[in-house]
Amino acid sequence: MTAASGTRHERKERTRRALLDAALRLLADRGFAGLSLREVTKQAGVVPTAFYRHFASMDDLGVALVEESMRTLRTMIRQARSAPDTSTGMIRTSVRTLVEHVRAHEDHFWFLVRERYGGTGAVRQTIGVELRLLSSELAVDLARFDGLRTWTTEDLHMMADLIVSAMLATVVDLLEARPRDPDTDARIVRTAEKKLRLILLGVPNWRSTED
Amino acid sequence: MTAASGTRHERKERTRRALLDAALRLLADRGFAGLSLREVTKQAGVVPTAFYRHFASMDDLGVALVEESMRTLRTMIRQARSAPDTSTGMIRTSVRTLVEHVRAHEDHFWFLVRERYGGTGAVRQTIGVELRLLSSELAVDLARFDGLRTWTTEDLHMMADLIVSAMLATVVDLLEARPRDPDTDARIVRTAEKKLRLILLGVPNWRSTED
DNA sequence: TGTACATCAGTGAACGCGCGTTCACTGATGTAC
DNA sequence: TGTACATCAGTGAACGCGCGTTCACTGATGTAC
Repeated sequence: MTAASGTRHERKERTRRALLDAALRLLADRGFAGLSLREVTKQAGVVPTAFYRHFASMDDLGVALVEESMRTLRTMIRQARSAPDTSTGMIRTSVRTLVEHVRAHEDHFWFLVRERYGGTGAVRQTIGVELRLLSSELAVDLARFDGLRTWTTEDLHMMADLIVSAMLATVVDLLEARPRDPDTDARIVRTAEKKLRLILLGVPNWRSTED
Repeated sequence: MTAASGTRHERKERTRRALLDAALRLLADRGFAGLSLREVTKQAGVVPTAFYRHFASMDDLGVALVEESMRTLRTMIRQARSAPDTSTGMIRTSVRTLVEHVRAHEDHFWFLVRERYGGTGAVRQTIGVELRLLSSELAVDLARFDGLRTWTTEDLHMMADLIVSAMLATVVDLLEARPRDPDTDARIVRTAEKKLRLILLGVPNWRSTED
């Protein structure tokens, strides 16, 4: 180890961070399953065996990445929830918040999108649970809106799921956007807003069990 | 090779099939990236080197699986397109067709869902292109409906995307359904129908550029 | 403040293992006469 | 129909490689006195 500043504890933390960042960098073109411990340590600039000072296994590192990415996601949600109460205002600021956060943490969102279905074991399961939680919270939020106060919880959950699906598709659009320029982003934003608007426009005409 | 019936050509075809089926079986609990050539041949009951008589590489087998799964998907779409013209009738038969096909080919749908984002290279790209094509076809279909005849192509594409997202979420619900019983399926069907209904209910209130 | 000892993050050699791929082969099936 | 030769799907040994994990180690940092 060459000269480096800080206490032993601080240095250890910095290596841990380097391992997580190395993994995220490598995850840009691979799924988590395609990552090897040796590759991650090489990218982080430490010897393979040093890995075990920080994580018990690659799965353990995977869980740490899920938690970190989820923190990013939750920060975004919290900010989006403090949006204005009018439906157009809510749509605008929510979508804007989404784009902002995705662009600021593309690595985290790539990881979540990839491992939501592609992953195996603890990683995939944790993401699934967290997304369902997110959808439930959204359902509670929706219940406060005019025209939705009388809806059944089942219907509110259905609508929340639909919104989450649409926003997830928007996240993917943002991550896959080519070319990377403001025009492309603007087009994606406009489409995302339209999707939300179309969903909300259905609300006044809704009857729970017409068949 | 033990005794087996058929011409040399037929036997070769049967081994090829065995390799594809072996891969699909193994893909039930792993992503395609987690599959090894040796595992697939072992599962198929042939020696590793025999693989090369059928595929140039694992990627080549992956492309074959995409094509096969896409054939299943397209068969489903074609059947769903021949649905009645009333919106409730269309919703009912489309969702029913979806459930039927997903249940009949869970392996194909798992593969598509997993590799859509989780995959790398040719496999992921092919699926992306095909899904975009599917969405475009749906947009053309939508243009024939009352109340959508006057919509811009951009808006029709937006709506088609929204519907595809919602149906993809339904596919995932079906694949992850626990417990596996008719009640669970019925609940998923009901939710899927409601999502489509909510989207369609927004149509009469739609204005392309209100802001 | 100075010294003696404990801690522990990171090192480097070594291991056994499953991997993809090569190669020369075998023997049943197909084809030409 | 019978024979002689060609084809080729599947075999089995062998290779070099990157993998995860073990172990004894080093030497800077931390702690007790």
